[in-house]
Amino acid sequence: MSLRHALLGALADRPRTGYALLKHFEQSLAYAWPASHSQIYPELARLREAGLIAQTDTGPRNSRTYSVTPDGRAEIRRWLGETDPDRRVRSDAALRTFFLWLLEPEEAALQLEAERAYWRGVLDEFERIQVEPTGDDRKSRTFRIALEGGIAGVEARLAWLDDAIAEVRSPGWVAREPD
Amino acid sequence: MSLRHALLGALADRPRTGYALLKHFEQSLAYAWPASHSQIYPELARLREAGLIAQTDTGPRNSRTYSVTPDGRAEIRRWLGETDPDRRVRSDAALRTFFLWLLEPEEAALQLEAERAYWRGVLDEFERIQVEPTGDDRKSRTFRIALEGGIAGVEARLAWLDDAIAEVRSPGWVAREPD
DNA sequence: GCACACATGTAAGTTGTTACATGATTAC
DNA sequence: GTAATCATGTAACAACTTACATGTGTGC
Repeated sequence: MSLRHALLGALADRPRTGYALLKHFEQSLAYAWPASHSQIYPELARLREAGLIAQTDTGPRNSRTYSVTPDGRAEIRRWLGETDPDRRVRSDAALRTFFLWLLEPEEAALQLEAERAYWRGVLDEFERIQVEPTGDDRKSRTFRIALEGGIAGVEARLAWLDDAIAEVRSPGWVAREPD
Repeated sequence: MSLRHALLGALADRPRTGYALLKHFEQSLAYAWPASHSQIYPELARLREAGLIAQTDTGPRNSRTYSVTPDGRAEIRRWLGETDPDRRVRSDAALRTFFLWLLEPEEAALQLEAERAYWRGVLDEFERIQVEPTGDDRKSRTFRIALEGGIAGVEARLAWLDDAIAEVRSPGWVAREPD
C-alpha cells in the first residue's frame, strides 16, 4: 500500500488539498510513484475514515485541505522503519531492450535514440530544478538527495544508451542475420 | 499489456514450457517485469486462444511447450516498433527516499545501508552472469546489452547510496532538528 | 517411502487505468 | 461569454498479489 504512505508522507510535509497532492504526484513523485486523481481522491477518503488524516480546512471551489493526524504520523514512521521496501521494479522500457534482436538494426537504433531523447529531456528538467535555491533543513536536504538519485539514474541510463546505440549500429551487429 | 509481449518475446527466442517461462521471469526478466505463475499460466491460455502462440509439444508431468505463431511474431514486432514504451516506473524504494527526513538520523542511515547491501548483492549476481561465455549473434549481444544496462543502473545507485549515507551521517544532518 | 523440485491451475481481493461526469473560479 | 484551470468524484475494466489446490517425476 505505497500510495497510502506516499500520501501520508506528502501530508506530513505540510497540509495540502487533494488537488495539490495530485500536482505533487505529477511533479516530484511522478518518477517514484505515479498516481492519478481517480486513485488519490478515494484513497484520501479511506485515510480519513481510518483516522490517519483529517480535513482541516475548506477552500474555494470546494477544495479540501487535509493534515496528518498523530496516528497518521505514527503510521508513516512505522512503515518507513519497520517494513522492508518492495524492491521490484516494472519497466516496460527496460523489458523492450531484451527484445532488440527482434527488430531490424535500423529500427532498433531508432527506438534507442528515442529513449535517449526522452531521458535527456528528463535530465534537463532535473538539472533545472537542481539549481533552484533551497534551505538546509532536513526536508530540503532530503529532497536534494532524492533529486540526486534521480539524476544519477538518468545519467547512467544515458551513458548506457550511447553504448547500446553504438553497438546496434556497429558493423558486427548490422552485418549478420539479415533476417 | 507488457506481460503479454514479454511472453511473446521470450517464446520468440525459443519454444518453452510455462514453467520454463516462469523460471525465465524469475531470473533474467525479474528486474524488468516481475511476474508470478498465477499470472503467466492464464495469460498463456489467452495468448493461445488469440492464436499468437501454439502448444507444440507435451512433456513429462503434463508440461506444455509453447511456440510463437507467425501472428505472434508479427504482434511482438508491431508492439516493439509501433507503440511507445510506457516510461513510468513505480519504485517503493525510491519513494521512501523522499521521506528520509521523517526518520531519526541513525534510522535513516540504517535503512540506506540495508539498501546498499541489497544492491551490492544484485551487482555481484549481475557480474557473475556477465563473465559467463556467450555467442556473438544478435540474441546474445542483446542479452549482454540488457545486462550492461542493469549493471550501469545498479552501479549508479550504489554510488548515490554512498553519498546519501554520508549525508545523513554528516554533522549537518544529525545536529539540527532533534525532533 | 518421503521430500523436493517440477508443473499447472483457480479464486478472492487489491491496486491501477481509462473513461465518464460535474461544478467553480479566473483570465481574456 | 468562453476557455482554461481548478477541484472532486464514480464506474468499468484490466492487471497484479496472495492464497488455495492438485498432481508428477526424481533422488535419496
